[in-house]
Amino acid sequence: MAKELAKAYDPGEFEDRIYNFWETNGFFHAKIDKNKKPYSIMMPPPNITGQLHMGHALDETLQDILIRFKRMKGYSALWLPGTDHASIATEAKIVEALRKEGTSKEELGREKFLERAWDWKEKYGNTIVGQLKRLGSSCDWERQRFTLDEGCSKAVKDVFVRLYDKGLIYRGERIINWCPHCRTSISDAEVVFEEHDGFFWHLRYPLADNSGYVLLATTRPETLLGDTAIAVHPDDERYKDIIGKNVILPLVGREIPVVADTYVEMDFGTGVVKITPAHDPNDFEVGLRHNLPVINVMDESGVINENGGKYCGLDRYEARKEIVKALEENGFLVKTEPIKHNVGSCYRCKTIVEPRVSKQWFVKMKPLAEPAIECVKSGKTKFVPERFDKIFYHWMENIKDWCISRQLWWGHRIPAWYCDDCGETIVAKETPSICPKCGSKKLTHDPDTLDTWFSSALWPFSTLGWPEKTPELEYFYPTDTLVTGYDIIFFWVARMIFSAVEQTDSEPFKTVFIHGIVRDANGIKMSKSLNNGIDPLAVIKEKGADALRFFLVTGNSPGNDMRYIPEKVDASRNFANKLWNAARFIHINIDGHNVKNALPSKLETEDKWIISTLNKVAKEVSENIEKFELGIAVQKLYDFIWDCLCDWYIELTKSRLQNEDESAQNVRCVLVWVMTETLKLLHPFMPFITEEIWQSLPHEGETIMLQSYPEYTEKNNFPQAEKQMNVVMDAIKAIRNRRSEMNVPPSRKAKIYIATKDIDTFKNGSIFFTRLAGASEVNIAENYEIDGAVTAVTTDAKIYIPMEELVDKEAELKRLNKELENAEKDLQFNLKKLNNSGFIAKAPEKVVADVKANAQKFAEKIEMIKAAIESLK
RNA sequence: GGGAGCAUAGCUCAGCUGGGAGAGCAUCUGCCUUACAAGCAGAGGGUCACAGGUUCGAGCCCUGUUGUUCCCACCA
Repeated sequence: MAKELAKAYDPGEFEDRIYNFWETNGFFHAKIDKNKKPYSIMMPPPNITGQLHMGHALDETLQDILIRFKRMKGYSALWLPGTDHASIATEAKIVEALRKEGTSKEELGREKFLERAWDWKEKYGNTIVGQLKRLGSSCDWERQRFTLDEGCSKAVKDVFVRLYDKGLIYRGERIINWCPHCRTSISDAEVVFEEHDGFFWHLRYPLADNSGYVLLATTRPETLLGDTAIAVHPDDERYKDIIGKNVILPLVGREIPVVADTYVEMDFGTGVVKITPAHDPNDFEVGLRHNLPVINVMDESGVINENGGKYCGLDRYEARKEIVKALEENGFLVKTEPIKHNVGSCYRCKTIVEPRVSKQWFVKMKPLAEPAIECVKSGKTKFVPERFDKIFYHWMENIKDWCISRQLWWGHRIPAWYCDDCGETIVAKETPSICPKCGSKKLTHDPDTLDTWFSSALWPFSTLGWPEKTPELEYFYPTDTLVTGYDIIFFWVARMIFSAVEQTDSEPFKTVFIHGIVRDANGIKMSKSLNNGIDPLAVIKEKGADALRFFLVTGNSPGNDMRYIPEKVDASRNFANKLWNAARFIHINIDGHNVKNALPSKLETEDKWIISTLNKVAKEVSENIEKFELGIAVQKLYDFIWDCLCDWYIELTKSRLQNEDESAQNVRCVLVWVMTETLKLLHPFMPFITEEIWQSLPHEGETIMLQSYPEYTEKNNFPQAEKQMNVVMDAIKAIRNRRSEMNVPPSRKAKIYIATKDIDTFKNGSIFFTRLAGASEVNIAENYEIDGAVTAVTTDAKIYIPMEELVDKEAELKRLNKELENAEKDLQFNLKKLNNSGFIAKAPEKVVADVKANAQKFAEKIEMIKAAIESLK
């Protein structure tokens, strides 16, 4: 039944094989099972344009750990995967490909373009899926979804129509962020602001009545082509008498009014602002208040249009140069001042965004924001770590309407039609055939598509069949945990929350588990342009997926960034290797011995110790995972496996394994059992190696991933054995320490004499001193009087190692006195507390008892050291 | 302008509800002790940024300061 375990740890040899084994057996599939509790995670859908990067690797690893854990805990655990059509990103790639072929999307036409896009999606859209598998992601591929598939599209239309009918979606001529490169509108969230070097051009606008001129400054002189007013503060004494007058727009010659508006800050610059309603969001508002005309002076590529007069046809920055030149030549330019200012650019292509008035579709946000805020305030949805709820609230409370229409073809087409005859707008799930108002059959479908995030906002429920009341929706929704980076809270998390609350009257998920980003070794964000990215697949190939996964959770805490440090991945790989070799040790000792994977009835102290320790670890690891403290959980497993199991327990078993008796057979069983339980505990973190080893050991069942996760049980709790082993291990450490200090090679064995009150404990463990502390003979009694011996003192024993030739009496005395000093300090520290009446009165009982016990221990230790000093003299 | 994070060993970071500070790597010493040299045994190394406060007790809680990173806003 058990498979053989290879000699050397070579993850490349088995990781793919194991993944195929899991997948072909359907172990990832989550069934609707009324006898089980559901647990669900919706995978943040990676873009179909995407390649797996370290950020994904982290995100997927965290999800896989949670889902594997819950699955083993007995939940019907659904991890639903999928991909996002990523409208802008994908369209840009295809447009670029067409450009290289010497054609364009306009030339191709909409229909052909979409065919092309779907072909592209079929060809490349699943690249990332294959990459996710390399990581070990245990998602339910049978339920894989795509934001543009039939079901999601249906949900999108449904939501659009619902919101429109409720008056929460409207179409209007508004100022929006326009990307001249992508040639589409983008939402506020898609604009990133960065500080740029720029100029402040101080200009003079002559008053129309020839009574002088007004000074103002601008960073964007080309927009003056669209100026329709200048504004001053109503209380500004300096400009009281020009309010209502007209000024002549330089170069253009148009007469525009001076308006008064409190938006203007008197203290800033000259206190006068030029107003360009078509190309500045604030100016747009001012324009509305004063009924100013809106003159759009740029086309969709950022080129000055016919409203720009002789500048028509110039790119906005060429126009800027020309206009500055002309202003200077005509005496309008007073001075040019270099400044740093923030400029917004498109988050996809980095092109500087042009605010522009155009007709777009919007979601009215205020009515949606309030219930979403309540959803988090009431605790229905919790952020981990908690501090992210503040960020969420702040964004939600200050949110503006969401521009959702995009002048793109790849995406969900807006379900709106316009009557060519009467202009009526028809919003419907199905294509209408006639205008309900005038009966005309000439209807034009809105050419625009929806923001990608409009469909991903519905992901938690659209993937389960909503708006149909499917059994899946009934069973798995609301989902349990959303795992994502803090960089995507606004784009996605917030929108999922308000969409779910509005559409399903429920929170989309109970917990949002937030992680940070993976930076390079120098703490710099990984990016294509810096070429400092680390390819997770290359790491997997070289060091194994388990090592990468383990690295990604080790020393990481929720919400915090981390760095990719190659040496740390090596450390994780070494850990896997350590585990592998421990398994090999077990094999060497059990193969051919017909060992059962069950604890024997007779357990030695060291057996009880490892079982009891493991029992505690199981309890704590579960608790840590439940609290999303994965870094802590993994650290405990690491320490248990390396220190307790490998460095101590396996060493402790070696003497017993030399014999062919019942004790040897018993210890074989304990080894197998402990290893198996350990593998289960580690499985969510390192799925491949744990499966490979588990398969090689005596086991029942098909796969480790469907075994139940170890739980704390009182019958495996052996506090007495733990205490006894700790006493013995302390003594062994003390002896090793003394030998090392005196440069005694391990080959040089020596008799030891242990003076202790706890004779039984030491008798029980005496064999370990032979193997682990270089003892040739172990003597135990309450007291010894030995001259010329090296001594090691613990809180429980005084150990003599007669090695007269090595003893430098002087040095030994010095060392003992030093140790005495330390022990006295320790005693004082504890006594000080005990003498503090506040401490006795207010500290918890257990703490007081511990301090008392410590004081006692140190007092005894002092006595033993003193005796050692005496005997040396 | 508003908000948040971080500051702990040489480096990178943990430290869960407050009970005398930990890991990995690096450094030093000794070991091929037949699972593992990707290893074993040992050692050195920290006024937990600074200043106050709360508490019997503070790396942890509160206030302030400094440094640093990020997010939001976008005064033309």
